[in-house]
Amino acid sequence: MASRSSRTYGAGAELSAVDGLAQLSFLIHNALGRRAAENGLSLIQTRLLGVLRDREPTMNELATLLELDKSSITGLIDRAERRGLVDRVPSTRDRRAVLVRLTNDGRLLVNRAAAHFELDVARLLDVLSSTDAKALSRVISRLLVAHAAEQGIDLIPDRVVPLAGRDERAALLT
Amino acid sequence: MASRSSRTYGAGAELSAVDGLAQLSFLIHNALGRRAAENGLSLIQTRLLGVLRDREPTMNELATLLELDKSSITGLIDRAERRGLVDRVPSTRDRRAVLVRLTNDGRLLVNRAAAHFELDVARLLDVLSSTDAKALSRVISRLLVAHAAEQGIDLIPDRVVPLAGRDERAALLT
DNA sequence: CTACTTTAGTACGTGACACCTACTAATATA
DNA sequence: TATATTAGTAGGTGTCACGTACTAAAGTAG
Repeated sequence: MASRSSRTYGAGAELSAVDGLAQLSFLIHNALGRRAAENGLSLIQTRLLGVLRDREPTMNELATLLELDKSSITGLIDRAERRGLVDRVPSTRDRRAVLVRLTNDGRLLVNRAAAHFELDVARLLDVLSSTDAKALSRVISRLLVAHAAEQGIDLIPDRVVPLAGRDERAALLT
Repeated sequence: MASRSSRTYGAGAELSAVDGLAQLSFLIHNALGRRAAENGLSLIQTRLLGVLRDREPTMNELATLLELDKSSITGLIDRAERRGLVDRVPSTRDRRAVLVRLTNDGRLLVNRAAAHFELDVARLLDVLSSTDAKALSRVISRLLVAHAAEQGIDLIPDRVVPLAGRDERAALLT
């Protein structure tokens, strides 16, 4: 993943920001995918369940949240529902709409996968000094917050009514 | 992507390392996927072509590099070869093996997608101060290098003979 | 209150992926 | 030389993502 022809990778080598971010992204993605697979989930399903940990969105809102076509959501929810991980609940406010809700089984599963994933991240950060780890968290936070603000509602869909008291940590996979 | 029910996102909010890394990873992944799609490529194909920018690996080495089953590589290369992006070249050292080589078309395409992606990263980093951006690059580099070293050859396959003089920057998508 | 338009969701067909299990051919090893 | 290992492919299955076409419900214009 980190090889380069015209450069060696001694302890002092430094990757460009582009390379570093791309490789880091694959690393995290693979870790997440591996944990998902260990729990019998695909990555997108894990992300779906993660999103549902603190929301009860309509199919359409899910499409927005996951950046997928609404027709993709139908199949995704079909499979998750067939496995008893989510429920389809008819909306009372709009009889066209369908709300998607995590079942207890689904919640257990996503919590387990998330806990495993947290171990991966902890192990990954373990190679860093405490100072570096803190700096990484801090700078990434700044980046994400600034980016979210720049995109407006894109990353923080506050029109989706949050459900209070569902889970302590919920943003993990959204 | 960055919403949370029980917490607000004021300018001072800080995400946990886990949340931050997961969200950052999705952000980068989506940017890469979007640029890939703009150039008529899937994300995995882009990654494949990126890997091939400075290597001429066997099918089997590709499976290791991309962390895919070797049977998945067959189809991946089939489709890329059908589109004229890569060539299958019989190996002279091992008559069982097949080397995969980027065609000129493939190189043009991946270079274009990579250039676009670099713009995304640059724009993303633009919200950071120069100090923060440098810190981010540095810490991510340390993390990846340490992780690669920990995994042994996993991330730095030096048994793959590098091809000199192919491209200046090549590690982007590996 | 009727027509028209928009919106939510599904059904269906297509293609890309990714895996597993054979299987063939070539290589390595006993 | 006989056996085991390795490289790659073929074929089957399931997931996922998209586009198009369709139904039902809501919203809007007159």
